[in-house]
Amino acid sequence: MSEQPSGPVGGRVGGRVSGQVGGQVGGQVGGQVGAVERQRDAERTRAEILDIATAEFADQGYAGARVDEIAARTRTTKRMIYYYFGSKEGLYVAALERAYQGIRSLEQQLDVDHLDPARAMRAVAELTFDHHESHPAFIRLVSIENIHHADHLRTSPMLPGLAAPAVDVLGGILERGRRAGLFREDVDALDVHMLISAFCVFRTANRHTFQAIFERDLLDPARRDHYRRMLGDLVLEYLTAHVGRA
Amino acid sequence: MSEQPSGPVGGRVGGRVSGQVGGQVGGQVGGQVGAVERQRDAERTRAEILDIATAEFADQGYAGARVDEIAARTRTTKRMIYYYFGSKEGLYVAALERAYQGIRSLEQQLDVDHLDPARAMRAVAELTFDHHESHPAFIRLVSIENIHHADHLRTSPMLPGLAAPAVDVLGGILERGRRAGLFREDVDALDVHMLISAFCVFRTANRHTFQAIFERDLLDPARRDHYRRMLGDLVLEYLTAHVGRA
DNA sequence: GGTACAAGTAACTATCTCGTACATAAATCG
DNA sequence: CGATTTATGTACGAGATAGTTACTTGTACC
Repeated sequence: MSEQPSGPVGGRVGGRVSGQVGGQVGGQVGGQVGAVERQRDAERTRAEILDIATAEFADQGYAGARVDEIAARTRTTKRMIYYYFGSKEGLYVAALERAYQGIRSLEQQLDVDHLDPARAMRAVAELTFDHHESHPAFIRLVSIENIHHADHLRTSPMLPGLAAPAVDVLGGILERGRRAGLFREDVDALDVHMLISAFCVFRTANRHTFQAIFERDLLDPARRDHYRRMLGDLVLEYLTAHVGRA
Repeated sequence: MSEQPSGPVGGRVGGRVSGQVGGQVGGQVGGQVGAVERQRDAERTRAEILDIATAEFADQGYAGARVDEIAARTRTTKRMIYYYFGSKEGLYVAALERAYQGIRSLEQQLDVDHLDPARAMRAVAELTFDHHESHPAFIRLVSIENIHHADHLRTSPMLPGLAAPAVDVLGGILERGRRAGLFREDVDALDVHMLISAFCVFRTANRHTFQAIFERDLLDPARRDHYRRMLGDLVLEYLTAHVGRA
């Protein structure tokens, strides 16, 4: 039933958006002096909902997050969440996909062909490190998605595009390094990606229990450079060890 | 009121087992050996609840887990959960603490003093690896606890005892290795522990998203030895690299 | 300026979920 | 053996919570 306002649930807001609204709020003559400043800015409303939802899901888990709470924190209402995203699950998936988009675009823009294999490898490791450092909510969302067996990610249309960037870049570097006789042969690109991710993810995902037990904050800025270098050393020492022998 | 149990005949037969009346048990001589396996066994009931709860929390998250569902999966009832654990939170904390007890006792029983530093280090890494491999629910519970900022762990009376075992063992090995001129100086025991944990935790905690994206199961038994060796190599190559130079 | 429609509001509901009052049966003890 | 303690079961309710609906308000386009 339900006429269902045929809202933009499915995907992006249809081209509509009345792009010419131009400037932000202010400009609008509108005549209404009112502080109402209500405007038709679908994109912005959508983005704001996603921001809050990301934070809320990351902080409370999927089941723990409350739609009412998310709505309350935005400048819009619950009705709009359902208008744009259809359901709590739809909202969660949208937040998750946006998070993955971030790292994907990051990897794609990486160009390390001009660096020698060792430097290139370190560059990839450090770029990953920096991204994780600056996007903690992404890591936390991934943790949550794992708790739910990646069921949502599996049905995402963006899934097929996620693997290539990371693997391609690392695979290329590995290949060059091996040809130069620098890198060991018994690991592939996915193994290296796993290693780098594991190190970076742990700092964020297990920060709290680690700090509670050992009284050391893995994200303390004062220790940041230490860990950054540690990761680079780690990967390189491992890859360049015993080459030709084993 | 209503149906007035009127004897054990009332509801289900299966789990009942109340004394001798329950069909199947009847044969046995009154209250004698065997037969009546589960009458009043507090310890066993408690343990069973904890087992189910651990699995359920690990699988659904704290908020996602349902007390009714946990109760339904045990052979007892929800009333017993509240009888023994007081609340959903109490149950969760009990499960979490029991999980930590496992790894703690493991670390304590480790004796590597008779091994040279390199072998000792590898032994620790592999022991951790094996424990993580065989206790996935523990890792998942820790992930969940991190989502909730380790708030429960922080209030646990067992918290103060969790740090020492891991740090002491690793610290001792590191010290010996340095004296022997084998290990680098710019990392401490906690860093090494972090590295080992990160590697082991990732395989379990991020198994599902990793598999969804890259189509590789990190826990595939066929790859188990590869990762086990990789971890050992990783730690040792890193620790023994550039000693004396850098 | 008028109208179609998007944006926003708020109250509502069906359902779920934690927790508990009440009841009982087995062990323990005097 | 009867009384007390310990353990177990049953039924239900108070409060949340996801999702809906009827309705209002503002905007954009003609």
